[in-house]
Amino acid sequence: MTKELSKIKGFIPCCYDQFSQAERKLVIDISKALGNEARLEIYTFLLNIKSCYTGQLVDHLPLAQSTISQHLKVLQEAGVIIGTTEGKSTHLCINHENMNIYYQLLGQII
Amino acid sequence: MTKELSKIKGFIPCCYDQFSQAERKLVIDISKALGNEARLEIYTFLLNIKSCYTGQLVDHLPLAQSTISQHLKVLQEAGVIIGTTEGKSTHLCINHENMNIYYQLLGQII
DNA sequence: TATAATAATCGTAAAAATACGATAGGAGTT
DNA sequence: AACTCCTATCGTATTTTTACGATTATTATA
Repeated sequence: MTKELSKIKGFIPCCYDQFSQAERKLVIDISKALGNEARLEIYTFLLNIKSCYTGQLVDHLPLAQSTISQHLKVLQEAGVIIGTTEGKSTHLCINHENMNIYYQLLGQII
Repeated sequence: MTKELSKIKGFIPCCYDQFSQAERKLVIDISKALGNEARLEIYTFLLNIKSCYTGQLVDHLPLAQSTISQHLKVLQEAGVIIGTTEGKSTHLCINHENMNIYYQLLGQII
């Protein structure tokens, strides 16, 4: 879809009943972020080892460093993970607060 | 990603610890299906009115009939909804059984 | 200061997703 | 049988996603 539905005249999404615009965006963004093999792998890897540096993911995954960096950006922008610069490396961990919100919102529509 | 990670030599996904191949596919497919504005809208619409026919969605959404049909196919193939042919129309409802499995699997990684 | 290490970003190619109109097919109706 | 209704599918254009190598930027080290 080129334009967002919400911007199309006359469109009144029924899920306004349940979600605010922001909540809906959160659900869509995080779902999209997790709906990819490499990113789900990054997520579960991170979950298992609690936290890590980008380099560890580059070692773990059969993907180029630039590709992994791109996936990390998607995960961060969706609010799935948090990246913190520590010296010359980046420390990564799961954004548990956001993931809990996501899970709670999803619970409303299951 | 062109090839699936699991098919790449030397790749050992850490989430094998938690999920079977099938479970992982379910999580990815349903996440991907819900990670789209139009499809989330279809899903929540369906949730609110319990069930409907395709035509109601075509009336509700500002998208072409063919586009909606395509989205419905994605939702069905992901196991999010169930479509049943009834005469000349298609009856749609949520695949609650699958969605519960999805939510339960997701709960393991939140 | 030069060098090495780490990760982000740029440019780009290829694949997948998304959208549409047109058409096809099957079920009901006249 | 001809026609209408409803939905799926086809063909295709456009956009987005995904992947890579090369480069850049920043920090740490020699």
